Amino acid sequence: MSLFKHRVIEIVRMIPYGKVVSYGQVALYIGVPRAARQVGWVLNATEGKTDLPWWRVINREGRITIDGTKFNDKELQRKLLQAEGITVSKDFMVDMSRYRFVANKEFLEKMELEPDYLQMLIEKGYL
DNA sequence: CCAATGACCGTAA
DNA sequence: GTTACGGCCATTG
Repeated sequence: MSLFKHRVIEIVRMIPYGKVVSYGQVALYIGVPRAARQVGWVLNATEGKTDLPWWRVINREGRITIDGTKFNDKELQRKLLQAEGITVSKDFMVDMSRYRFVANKEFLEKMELEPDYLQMLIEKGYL
């Protein structure tokens, strides 16, 4: 397994119950700011594993964007989110201002990020 | 090695 | 609020 994949899984596993993050956010947290699509790729490859809370990752607008993969689909994702007490609208929207998880420095310790980079995250409101 | 793919994002108008 | 576009980069063929 690549380092990239390993880190994506590590971060996603740490998202708290009842909270969500965006694909881009995960990319930021693993230190590869523009790899949002690859984050989606990794999750796509999870293929129904339930030990990884893939359903807590949605897009920047707060929308569920998966489109009928083999094992997972929108309805399942909505169901899993609602089971955690998250409100999901009929058009698959989640209120990000209410449910978005924002990391702290301790959370990102394992990622070994540069101080400048951490400062950038703070300025952008992701830390 | 090169080209294509994609559960995305930031910016501009 | 909207749409459009270019960039992104791990992975696959």
